[in-house]
Amino acid sequence: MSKRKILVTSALPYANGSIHLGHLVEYIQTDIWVRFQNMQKDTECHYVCADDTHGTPIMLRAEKEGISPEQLIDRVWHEHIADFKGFHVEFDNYGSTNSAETKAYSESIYRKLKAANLIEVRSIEQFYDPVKSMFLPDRFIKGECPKCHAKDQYGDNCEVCGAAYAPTDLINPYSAVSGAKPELRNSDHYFFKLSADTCQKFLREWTRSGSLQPEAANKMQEWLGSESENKLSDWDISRDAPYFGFEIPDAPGKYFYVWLDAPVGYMGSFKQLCNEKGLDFDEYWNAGSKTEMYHFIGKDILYFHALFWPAMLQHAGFRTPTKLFAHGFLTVNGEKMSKSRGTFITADSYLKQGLNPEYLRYYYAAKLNGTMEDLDLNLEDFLAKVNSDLVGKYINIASRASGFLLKNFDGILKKDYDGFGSLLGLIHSKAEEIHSYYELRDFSSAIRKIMALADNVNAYTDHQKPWQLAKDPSNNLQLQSVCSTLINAFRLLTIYLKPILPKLAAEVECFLNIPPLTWQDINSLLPDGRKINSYQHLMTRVDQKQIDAMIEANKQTLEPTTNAHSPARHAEHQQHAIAPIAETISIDEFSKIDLRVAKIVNAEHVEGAEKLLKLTLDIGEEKTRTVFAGIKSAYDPEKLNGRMTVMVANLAPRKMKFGLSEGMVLAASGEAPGLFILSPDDGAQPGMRVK
RNA sequence: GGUGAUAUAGCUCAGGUGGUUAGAGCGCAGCACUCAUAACGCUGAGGUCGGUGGUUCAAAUCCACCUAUCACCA
Repeated sequence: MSKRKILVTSALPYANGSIHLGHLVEYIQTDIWVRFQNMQKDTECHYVCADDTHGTPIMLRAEKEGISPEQLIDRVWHEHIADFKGFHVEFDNYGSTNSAETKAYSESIYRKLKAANLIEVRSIEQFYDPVKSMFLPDRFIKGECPKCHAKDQYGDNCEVCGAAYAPTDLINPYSAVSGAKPELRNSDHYFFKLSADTCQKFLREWTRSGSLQPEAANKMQEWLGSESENKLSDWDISRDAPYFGFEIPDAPGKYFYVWLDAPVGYMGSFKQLCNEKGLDFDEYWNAGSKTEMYHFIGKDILYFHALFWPAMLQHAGFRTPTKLFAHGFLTVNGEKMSKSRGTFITADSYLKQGLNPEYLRYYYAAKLNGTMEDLDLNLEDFLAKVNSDLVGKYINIASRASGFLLKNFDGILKKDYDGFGSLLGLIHSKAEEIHSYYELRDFSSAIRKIMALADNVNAYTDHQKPWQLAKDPSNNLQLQSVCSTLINAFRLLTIYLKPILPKLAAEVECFLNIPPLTWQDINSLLPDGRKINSYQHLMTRVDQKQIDAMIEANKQTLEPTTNAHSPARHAEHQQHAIAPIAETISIDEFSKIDLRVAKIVNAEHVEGAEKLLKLTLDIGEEKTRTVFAGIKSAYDPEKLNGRMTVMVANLAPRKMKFGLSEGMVLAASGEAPGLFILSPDDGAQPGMRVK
């Protein structure tokens, strides 16, 4: 029998911020799966990860802190390692993309792609910050949305109307780094020719080979388009100096885009593990490898992992991933994580509160099902589930049984009369089913099953009434047998829960005086005469106060919210200062804008529009005005009826898909989600001028 | 704007190929127990299965449209 050999990765966290509970969904999910695999005989599963360290945001952040990028990523690396350790996420190797190994594989892949004629140099025109002397990534350019004219929108899409566009479409663009007006400059960029037939053909096949979850495969289909319409375009893999990253071979001043070397970090990190443990790198990475390789990722980075990455590997002569396991995002109390609400919870703050990391592992496991659905951390539910399931049902079993055993029998177990009889046989009989839930990453089904078994054990206890048996010494044999059955049941359940609760399982092993439990141990029971150690309560309940304190500690009302969702991956997505104040204007220029108090006489949904509400405004004219406002996300039309607000009355009418918009309603918005229309103080009348 | 996913009891979720009074856990109410960090057991109340229309003898389950939430559009 040959061993099943598996290489598993989690996505690389960006070395620009702290690990938070959103990140942990993925690391905990992966860690559980890896621990499960390693409990199997004949399975060898390696788990590697690394910090993703390159790109403009890291460079700028280090500069801001007055340190070198290397110093920054070294510090963050240590923080990340500590956070993961705190949650019992156990990598076999945790590296950095800024390593000799990653550099070597990046270069070698690049050279092979070049040799295969898949690299092309093209001149592109791009915004350049003349003050900082650097080209600006899209997210570092802001300006007015060309579509809805909202101010201070990013260079890739508008957060107000949702339009997507190129940074060059922005009106009055400015650099988010220096505030300077960017200029267009030409520069040579290196492209990976994803549009080449060979890539397209390969990806079309790979998509259908079962490497993706069905939802993800659908998404791929969308990206690829039909056979006739090749939707793939070439991928820009270079960035100009100054850039923190690896210089492209034979291309001075050109660097690999961070997303080129990020996944290569999986190889780099694994190579380090090979060096340390004497594993054969090629056995895992050569084309045609018999080993399995899985990438756990968030659905936000499916694009990179399902298109670029396999295409790169394939054409550089490496194996492609066996499967991608994409998961959804984390919400807290049903909403996006929010700094102002205190639900942007860092790993560190959770641990500092003294909350047991295994609570969170258990809760996530209870919710994870192997699909791309989002997962909600409902704090009330968290408290209830942990307290009733873990402490009330599972831990309670050991607690109920051990007292009698220790007091009456010196902790000595009596072998259960009928071995795998009704109760233990029932628990044992679910092994295969639970095994397959774990394998399919349907941890929630596994837990449902395990907790149903714990219910059976507690009901059994209630039936046997050991506390009554204990009253009459003539029942001693039965009492000892019942309690021994309970301890055995507890041991079996612990095997099932071990991938999720590794530390607790270790304590149980200590309590029961046994070597580390493996999956196979489900087929055996504790031998007659085994002595258990004195019982100390294995897990305490969560206190609401701890949760409240954690939320309080995470409330940051002043700091702008970064990307609200979990991963905030590399994509140069973060780090924008508050938008600089716009250019000075004269009073004359200002008075060109005719602002009027308007009464919303009617507000309604617009059929087919995702972001617009249709407002009917009274500004004292004979006829009311119709204005389409992109505020649907923030306002229920019914609540707007009769409300006073402020509109731009002399804005040129604009024809929209749903009709003519005769003006614009003013609304405030910032980095944080939310949109707020203005209201005049009481007494203002429709038509009054605002100046 | 396009595409995809989701919408089932107060909360978190199950509900292959449509078929008797729609399920679980938690929470809640009542009863009971007292071994267990008030945990455990029994009983019960709670749902027009997001909305509207359609297909069908029959729909939470299929179709269309709508609404809401989330994501992706490099």
